Amino acid sequence: MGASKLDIYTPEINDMATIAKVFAHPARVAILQYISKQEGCICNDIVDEIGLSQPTISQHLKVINEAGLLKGNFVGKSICYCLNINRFQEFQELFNSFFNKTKSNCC
Amino acid sequence: MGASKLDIYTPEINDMATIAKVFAHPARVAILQYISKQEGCICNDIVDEIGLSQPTISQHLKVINEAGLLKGNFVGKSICYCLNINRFQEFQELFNSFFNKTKSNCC
DNA sequence: TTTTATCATCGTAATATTGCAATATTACAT
DNA sequence: ATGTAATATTGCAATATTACGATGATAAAA
Repeated sequence: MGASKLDIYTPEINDMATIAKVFAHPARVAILQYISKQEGCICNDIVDEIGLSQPTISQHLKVINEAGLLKGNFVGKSICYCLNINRFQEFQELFNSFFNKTKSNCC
Repeated sequence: MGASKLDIYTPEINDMATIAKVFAHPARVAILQYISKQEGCICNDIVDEIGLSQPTISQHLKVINEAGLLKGNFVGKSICYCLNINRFQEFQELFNSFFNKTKSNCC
């Protein structure tokens, strides 16, 4: 096949995988890191910074946005992309919860 | 294309993405969770538990193993797969470091 | 109004991932 | 040695992802 069998897992497991996917591409990690460094941010800045084409960056931003990690303020013709800190924090807590639950004594 | 341009990112960013990829598939999340629940664990148990074929599970285990997250003790003809807690802890710390660095004031 | 700048979407090619059947390998028991 | 159980590898089909050029949409500027 090629498609993941999502229906055989618990929602928690699927959520974890979905969240991890956001960070599973270096461009998205780089974008998140870059946005966080700026006061505000414009998509074209990201294009210059990362070195991928504008459509590709836009596509990655869409993935990040669909995960709820962005807040976009429209400023004229540009868009000021910002990190949604609350959601980001939520992700961190989910990760830590998973890590802490999974760590256990074994062998 | 279809291939990620790995050479344009810092090693830290690529590492982060590589680690996240391990958790970016629900089967692997489920496998990790299951292994951590057992005292030890045998591949065939995982096959029964998760509901994917033996080759598919074996393939996912390989990905997890290549990330350094497994310790395998051969027990007779079976393999006792165990979580490499140290490495797992290391992953957690890397994630937290990334999250903490990225959280910043914006907009 | 026309131009220009910025960002999104569409279409498409290249590559990666997922999943399984078939087969190979490994280790033990007989 | 032979058989058997457990796991790994291979090969392949289906699907997903990545990347970019071309094209749209929108809003400020000229």
